[in-house]
This record gives sequence, structure tokens and C-alpha cells, in this order.
Amino acid sequence: MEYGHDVALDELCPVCGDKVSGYHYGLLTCESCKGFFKRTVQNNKKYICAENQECTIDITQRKRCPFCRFQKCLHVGMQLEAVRADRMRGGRNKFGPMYKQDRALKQQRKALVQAMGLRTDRSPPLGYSDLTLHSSPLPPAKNDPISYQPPSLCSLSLSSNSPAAPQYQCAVFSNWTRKSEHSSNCSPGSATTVSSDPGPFSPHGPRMPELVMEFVRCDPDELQLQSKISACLLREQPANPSTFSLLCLMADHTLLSIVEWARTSIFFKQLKVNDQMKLLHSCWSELLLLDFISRQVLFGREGHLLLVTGQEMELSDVASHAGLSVASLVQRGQELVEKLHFLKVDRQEFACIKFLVLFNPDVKQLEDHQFIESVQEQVEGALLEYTLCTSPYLLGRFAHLLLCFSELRSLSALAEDYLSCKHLSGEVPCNNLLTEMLHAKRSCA
DNA sequence: TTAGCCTTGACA
DNA sequence: TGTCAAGGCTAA
Repeated sequence: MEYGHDVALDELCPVCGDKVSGYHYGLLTCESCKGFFKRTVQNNKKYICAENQECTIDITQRKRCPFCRFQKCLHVGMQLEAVRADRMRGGRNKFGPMYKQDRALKQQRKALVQAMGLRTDRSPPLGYSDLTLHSSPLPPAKNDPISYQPPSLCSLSLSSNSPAAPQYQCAVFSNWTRKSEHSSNCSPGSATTVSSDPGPFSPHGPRMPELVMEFVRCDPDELQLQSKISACLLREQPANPSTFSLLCLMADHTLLSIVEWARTSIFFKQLKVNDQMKLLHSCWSELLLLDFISRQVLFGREGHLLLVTGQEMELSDVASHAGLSVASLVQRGQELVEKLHFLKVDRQEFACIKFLVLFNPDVKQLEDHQFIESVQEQVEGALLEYTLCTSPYLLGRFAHLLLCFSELRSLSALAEDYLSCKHLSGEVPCNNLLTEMLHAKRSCA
């Protein structure tokens, strides 16, 4: 086989952290977890946890609680159906092509990491090395946002058994320029459509804080992001995707772009890789939600949800097709969008808030805690200075922004719980950054 | 019961 | 014909 065995076997078992012996029941695991999973399923074993069903499963404690071990096996994605009911030996199963694809991806990832001269020391199962996979230069910006049509995913059929089955509609970006102009008064070097209106930071007005300018410079261009993710989705979408699996794919690629943004951003790139991972593991869902919310505030239309691909979903459709938990999430999200809209939060402020979310000194076991705390203080200072310049008569605005920030946190925690449930019930596509982040956060908690 | 090693057999 | 992911065996 062309793929080096070392690529896959270099990893640790996602259940207990022992050395991986190969693909077993859907993913790379060690020999002992393979055997444990097989015995449990074949013999239909029922375990009971003597504690509170939150036992730590690692190489030294994996024997202590079979209940929690089996739960973890399922949680990381081991597949019950890969255990054969007829106990036939040998041969191949339906997971074969998946294993092959996964191997190829790992091989590609490793080659890229090596080619770029980046560190290849053992990273956790989370695809942190994905950072390097997606660092190729962005495609050229579409300079004409009105005539530019995103690659159409409109033909995708929507599964009626999907929890939320809204109708897809193609968005025509007639409001793109207008909204961008309204909100972008800044940033030399920013690739986003900029306005001729210099805003409060005209040559004769106050200077925009340097740090805010830098944050906006780090921000990815919306149109480039849109075309990049649309192209990825067209390439990767399965034959008959459900709405939910499509949204997961979208979220996954948005997450990759967020990680890429962080990796190349001021301050963050100065951190050690361990701290970078801890920060990202801790706030990925907040950044994902912030990305979505900011898109609605800056570019969205009333009554619609604007997706990263440029497509729109009608809010009324989402509400009518979604289950209770999704509908409540969407409702709270909309309220947050309205608050931010009312506060006229602009791109600069969103850029600052992103950094506030990322540099969270409350994350445990940070090596460079002091630096991260100082960055957070600097970001807060820059944001305060900026808001005082843009709205000097609205002294409470900064406090309102911080309140929105905490609402974002609580909302993202809910969204993450929802995703975890969906993942446990096998509805979230596996082997992507989204699920890896879910695992990482759960295993840190 | 666990976990390491062995055997089997479809597939490239 | 080699590979590798199934199930089986067995010492600890």
C-alpha cells in the first residue's frame, strides 16, 4: 500500500490514548479498545457506572469503568454495525473506502506539514495540523459583488427527515456593497469592498486605534471566503445531502477558515502551539457563532439567514421546520442580531470582539497566561477607545457590547450541546474538524 | 475480563 | 499475492 503505515499508526487511540494498531470499527483505535468494543457488542453486554457516568478513560484507568469506556467508544465514533452479526471472519466491510480516504488525507496532511517546514511533533487527534492544509493563498477576490454569483448549491434536494428543512434560495447580493460600505470605514489593506465615506476616522477626525486597524487587516475577506467555501462544498458534498449535513459541512469549512484566521493573526501567532490549541478548543463554537451573527448584522436581510456561501434561508421556513431546540436557538440568535444591529456594531468592532473571544485568559493550564491576559486587556482598551471615538455620546455602548458578548457565550454553549447530541445520535458527519473540536472540548472539560 | 497475538478472507 | 480489518484464541 502506498500510504505509509506510520502516518495512521502515529496517532493515539481516541478512547484511551494507547498506541493505535489500525482501523477498527470505523476509526483508528488501539488493540485493547478494539477487543473491548467487539466483546461488548457481540455479547450484548450491559454495564453500570458506579460513579456519575463521567469517569476518565485513559490508558491506566480504562479497565475501571466499562460503562464509561463503552460510552466513550460510541462518542468518538466507533460503529456498532461494523461488528458482524454472523461473526464471519476476514474480508472487508463497507468502511473500507472510508479508511482509505482517511489514510490518504492523513498522508496528504503530513506531506504538507513537512513541505511547509512546520512542526510535526505529535498533535492530538484533533486536526490541528489542518491549519497547514488550508494555508494556500486565497483565490482572487471577486471585485464585482453584484454580478458575482456564488457557485449554486440550490439544486440540492432537502431531506424531509432533516430536523430543520428550510428551503434554499439563491441570494443575489444586491445589498452586499451597500452594507459593506455602511460598515467599512476603515482599514488600509482590507480587501473588503470599502466605502468612499471615511466615517469618523477621516484625515481630519480622530485616528482609528492602530490595534483595531490591525485586527481588521487580519479579518478574512467575506467574498473570498464565500467563494472558497462554496467551491469546497461543491467538491465535497455527498450525493443526497440532508440540510443538516450540508450545514455541518459549511460549519466545518467556516471553522477551518477561523482556525486559519487565528493562526495568521497578530498575537496568536506568537503563542506556543499548545496554548494556541487550548484557546481554539475553548472558543471554537463562540467564534463560529460570532462569524454567523456578524454576517447577519453586516450583510443580512431582515427575515432571512445569510449563509457563508451567500445563500439565504427564510427565517419563517427555519422556524416552521426546526425542532424546539433549534427554533429556540435561532430565536435567541435573532434577538442577539437585533441588539447588535440596534447598537450599529460595525466590522471593526466585530474584529475586536473576535480577538476578545479568542484571547480568553480563563482557559485552564495556559503556558503563557500572562501574555494572553495582557492581549485581552489591550483588545478591550482598543475596543473601548474605538467605541468612544465612533459614539462619544453613547457612553453605555461599550457595556452593551460586552453584554452581547456574554450572550454570545451562553448561546454558543447551547449550540454546542445541541451539536453534541446530534453527534451522539450519529447525525453529524464524522472525520471533520467540527467533530474533532467537539471531542477536544469534551475531553478537556 | 483484558489485551496481545493469530487466523481468516475480500479486495486491490 | 499482499494488505488489513474482521473474529478467535488464550495467558495473565
